Order: sequence, then C-alpha cells, then structure tokens
Amino acid sequence: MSVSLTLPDGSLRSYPGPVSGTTLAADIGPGLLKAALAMRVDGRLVDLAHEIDRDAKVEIVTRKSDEALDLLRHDCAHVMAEAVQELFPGTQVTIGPSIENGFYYDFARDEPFTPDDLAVIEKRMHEIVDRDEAISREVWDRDEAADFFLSKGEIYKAEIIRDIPAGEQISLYRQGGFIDLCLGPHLPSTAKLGHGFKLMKVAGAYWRGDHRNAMLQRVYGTAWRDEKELKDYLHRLEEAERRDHRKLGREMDLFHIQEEAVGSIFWHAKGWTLYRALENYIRRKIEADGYEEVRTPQLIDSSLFIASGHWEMYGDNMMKVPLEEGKRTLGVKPMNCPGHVQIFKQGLVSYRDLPIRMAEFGCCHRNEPSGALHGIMRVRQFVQDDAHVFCAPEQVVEETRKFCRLLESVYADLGFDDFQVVLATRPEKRIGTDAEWDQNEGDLAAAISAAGMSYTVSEGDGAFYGPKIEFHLRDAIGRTWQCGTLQLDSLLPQRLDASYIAADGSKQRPVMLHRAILGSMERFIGILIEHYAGHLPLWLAPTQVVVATITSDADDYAEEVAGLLKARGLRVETDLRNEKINLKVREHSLAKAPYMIVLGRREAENRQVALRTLLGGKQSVIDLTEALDKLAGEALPPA
RNA sequence: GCCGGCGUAGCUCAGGGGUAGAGCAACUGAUUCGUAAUCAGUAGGUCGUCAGUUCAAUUCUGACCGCCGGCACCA
Repeated sequence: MSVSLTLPDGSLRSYPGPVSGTTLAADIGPGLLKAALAMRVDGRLVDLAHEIDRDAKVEIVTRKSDEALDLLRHDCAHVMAEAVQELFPGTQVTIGPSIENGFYYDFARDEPFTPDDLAVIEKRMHEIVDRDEAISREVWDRDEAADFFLSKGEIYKAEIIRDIPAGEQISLYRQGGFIDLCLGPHLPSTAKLGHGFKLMKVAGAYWRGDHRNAMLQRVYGTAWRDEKELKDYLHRLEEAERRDHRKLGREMDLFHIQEEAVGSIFWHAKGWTLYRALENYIRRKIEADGYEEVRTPQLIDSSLFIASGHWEMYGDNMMKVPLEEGKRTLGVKPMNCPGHVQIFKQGLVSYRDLPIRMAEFGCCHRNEPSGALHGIMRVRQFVQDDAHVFCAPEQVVEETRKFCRLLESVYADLGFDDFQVVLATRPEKRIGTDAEWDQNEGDLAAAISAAGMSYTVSEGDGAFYGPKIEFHLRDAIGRTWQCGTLQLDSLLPQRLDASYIAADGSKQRPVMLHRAILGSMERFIGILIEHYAGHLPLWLAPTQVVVATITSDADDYAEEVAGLLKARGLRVETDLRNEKINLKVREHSLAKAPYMIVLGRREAENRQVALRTLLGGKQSVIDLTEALDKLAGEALPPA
C-alpha cells in the first residue's frame, strides 16, 4: 500500500510502503536530515524514526522550529538523568519535563546533591552528547514495564505506570545504557542536543507537588539551540539580577527589612514618598470612578472572622491577639472585606444606593509561611488597593466592565501596556448551583468582552464561592506578574447577613465584587522598581531634580532655583558640596535622579540652567523660567 | 512549613584553631574644578546568636535565628 505525504510547501511525496521521517528528511535533502529533530504527522509531534503508514501531512521539525526548544529541553532532562544514574547509581528517576527556559528532573536519593555534584553531572552530560547515543522508542507491556522498574528499585516510575490509564501505550526511551519511561517524542540521538545547556541549581520539590509526599531533589537546567543562545539567556539573568528590587531598594535608600520585623517593611523617606505618590494616584483614580474610601479596624474579635468563615479557612495564617487572659481572641485583619460588610450593614440600604463602591488602603497582616517571604514582594504586613463593590446581581456586568476600563487606564499610566486577562472558573470544591455558576461565569466573560479585552480561561481556578478574573501584566524584561483581580462573591453577604431593600420592598442579598488593581502596594512597588530598573517615571521618583553646583560661586543661585522648583511642587535636592561635577553627576546618576540641574558661573549670570536627563545623559542649557515650566509640567501625575 | 546553600566593616568580598584583611562608602584636611570616581590621611568588626569540643573557636560540632534559590502556600 503506497503512502503519499504532503509537505508544508504543498508538494507531494509518494512511497511504496511505510516510511520513516528519517528517510523522508534524507530524501528531501542532506541538510534537512542533519537539522531534523522530530516531525509533525497530521499535527501530532512524533519521533523521526516513526514509520508513517498512511497518507498524511508531514512537517519535519528542525532546530529552527518553534517546538525545537521544547524537544531539546526534554532531551536534556533525559541526558541529565542518564548522567546522574551513571555517576550516582541507585538514584531513582521520577519526572523530568521541559519548562520555560529549560528543564528539570526530580531525583530520589538520600544524599543531597551538592553544587560540586552539578558540575560533575554537567561534565558527564557533555560526554553523553559527544558519545552520540542513538535514542529509540520501545513499546512495553504494562506489567512487564512495572516489574522492570520495580526490579531496578524505581518505585516512582512503577507508580507512574500504575496511574497511566488502561489502553494507553507504555513507551520507553532507550539511549545508551539508560532507559526511561517517557511519552516522547525525542531527538534521534544525543548529539543532536548540542552543548547549549547548563545546570543551574538544586532544590527540593515534593513528589507530585503535594507537601504530604516525600521531598525529592530537583535539578534545574537551562537549554537552548546553541551556546550563543545559552549565553544570551545567562546575560538576561544577569540583567534581572541588576534590577532586583531588594538591591535597588537599598541602593536608592527606599526601604529595608531587618530581623526584628521579618516580613514587614521599614519604609525610608524616599521609599515612602514613592509609596504615597502611588497611593494618592490610585486614590484620585478611584474617586473619579465613583468609589468612596473608608477605614476599618485593625483588630476585630474572632467572632466576626468565625462568621465570615475566614477563621476556619485561614485561621492558621492569621495573627491572633488573646485578651483578658484568653477569654477573648482578636484577629489582626487579614483582609478588609468583613469590615466593609459591617459598614454596609449600618442602617438600611436601598436598591437606589447600589452600587456602593467601598475602597480602603487598609493595613492587613497574614502570617505567611517563612519560605514564602521575598523582599517587599511577599510580606506579612501589606496594604492592598482594595475595594468591594456591593451591587445587585444585574449590575455585575456593568460594574465588572467599568472596573476593567479603570484597570486598563491605571496600567497604561504606570507603564504597562501589555497584560493578559484570565477567567478562572468553577473549582471542584465549590458552593452554589451549576446554574448560578453558569450565570456568574457568563457575566464575567461578557463584561470582559464588553470592556474590549480578550481573555483565556483557567479551568477550575476560581474561588470556592465564585469565579474570578485575574490580570497578569508583563514587565520590561518579559516576566509576568498577577496583580489585578476581580472576584464575584455572593457567599460573604450571605454569611454576614448583608441585604438591601429592592424596588418591590423585599429584602435582597447584594453581590460583592472583591477587586484590586495593583494588588499589594508593597509588591507592586517591587514590580515597578524592577520594571523600570529603578529609573522611575518622573512623577513617581522620590527625588525628581537634583540641583548641583560646579563651584561655590553658584551656591546662592542654586538655592534660589531649588526654592522655585519646590514652589512648583517638585521634589528637589541640592548638592552644594565642594566636589567635582563629575563626581556629583556620577553619584546622582547612580541614585537614579531623573533630572539634574547643573549650575556654574555662566548659568548664574544668565539666569539659565543646564538641564541633564538621567537616561541618555542629554543636556541642554535653557532659561530658568522655561525649565520651571517644563519640569513642573512633566512631573504631574497622570490625570 | 519542607529541601539545599549562605551569614566576616555601611556595601561588595577575601581569609582561616593562636581574638581579622581589601576595594568602595564614612570621617578629617587640601583642592573651586563644566557633565559618570581629585588627592592625602584617619577611623571602623563580640566574624548572625547560643551552646559544645579545645590550653585557645571567628575558624571544628550542634541547635536556633535570618537571608538566598526552589517546593508547598498566597482569602
């Protein structure tokens, strides 16, 4: 029976019988054969050695293909596992997938791997690539495969086999003396991997991601098409390190954290200036959008949190304060919602009052696990740009749409124009009927579309009480951060017995939309610092202008200029030290002052200023009045 | 919380069983200088904390605390 294959360019190749990708690639050309890693048959990615036995569309996947990196990384994980089992006999292999930028493999071994071990493993991996071991796929009988792995002491692999649904093939891949259970596909041989890889770190990881299971040793590596791509990646990592908000926060004198207050931030004057600039900006934005700001207590009796359900759900992560020898326990609020419901409940609310958009920059405490803490990004004391919209069910779509618009505008103002919207739908463990979920998910989806946004769906990631929208923004170096969120909640109004009087005089339950744009202020400031690599936009910069003199002859003029700038609302520092201008420029540049005004005798005589920008280091000599207008104009926060 | 690594001056880091060193920063003095480091001098540390071993511990051992990287968690 003949087989005819359609290639991506539309051309047709016919064979008298089944044919492998290797043969096909070789027939097309030796260059292609050399570059070939795998192939796509009718859209399905398979090994090059796979025999095509019927008519199909075939595409040879080469190093240049988009999917090449995935293949290379997955292969690299196997090569690493082979190296590990050669060097450390008795180590069990478990799973080793490709991930963003690389791969990992989880090993079970009593001895921990040391950083020195990594170097040795990496060296052996290069040797395995040079050995050019052929990689071949074998289909095994399920029981034989399970027995085989058990006989080798590979209990994790046996467990994986046990969990593969009946009817699915059990495929093993063999390269040299190494054989691994794997779905594939793989490269034809280890040499195709090349040498663009590097082992990065060892870390613990729970078997199957469950903290009740044994902890395995995960070795992370990065892998690329060639050594140049690898080098570029390592360079990008260095760039990310330079942007680290913990380092910049210290260098820019923004904040610090110390042992006596783990998980809480000491905001220095400059950092707090940034914080307030951001908070005030949000305050103006939400005020313009119909929000009212409130403030609720820090300490609230446990009874309220018991009623809200938080005590049971998150009690372990709450800060608790026993009072009156244990007769009462107060909880330090971990979020603002129960408090907001209390304000809502004061007096009667009419349907005419809805929606009520209640905002609070309330300080919340959560006893985050020690391992979760990270700079100012993950702390135990934080403030959200939090608000709750109390509305009637039929107002959900409009309120959600309105929020999406607001959020989009805020992100744009802050320099993030790329963000993704994710709709998280009903989880397995949930309350409410399917009809309610259909309605709620539909409402959110409709609202996102009405706001002119597209979204992806994350199945099962919603809260147990309702679906949520997540907003992930992309920073200057391509990382994504989940910041904004909107959660539809009809449970809390019920648990805390909030109601309004409807048009027909009946008592109705409002719906609550929990929503935040920045998320935690602390975390968002960390993101801003890293996004801008410390070069904050003028309106957010703690010091906006440094007035520096060249000689002391200009001191009086410098004081005058600084005074005039301050009068125009700018945040100004003067530098009248008896130091060379080179030093002053260097120091203030390193401190990331967006503008410097350099004054010498000439400027003083002409009532001009030499204005210098940090980025680009451009300078221009302009009249003082012009400079005042220019800077005052540019320093205005976005409207 | 779990696994691994780390903890020496304000910062970056070296050192190592006989109570410590560099560069930068700081301070003092000189220098008045045109856009990313002027020169000279001075001072600065219970070597994370607490135990143990030892004639002697910052160094070795243990526990604890903290930080870093992951995992788990994130209302």
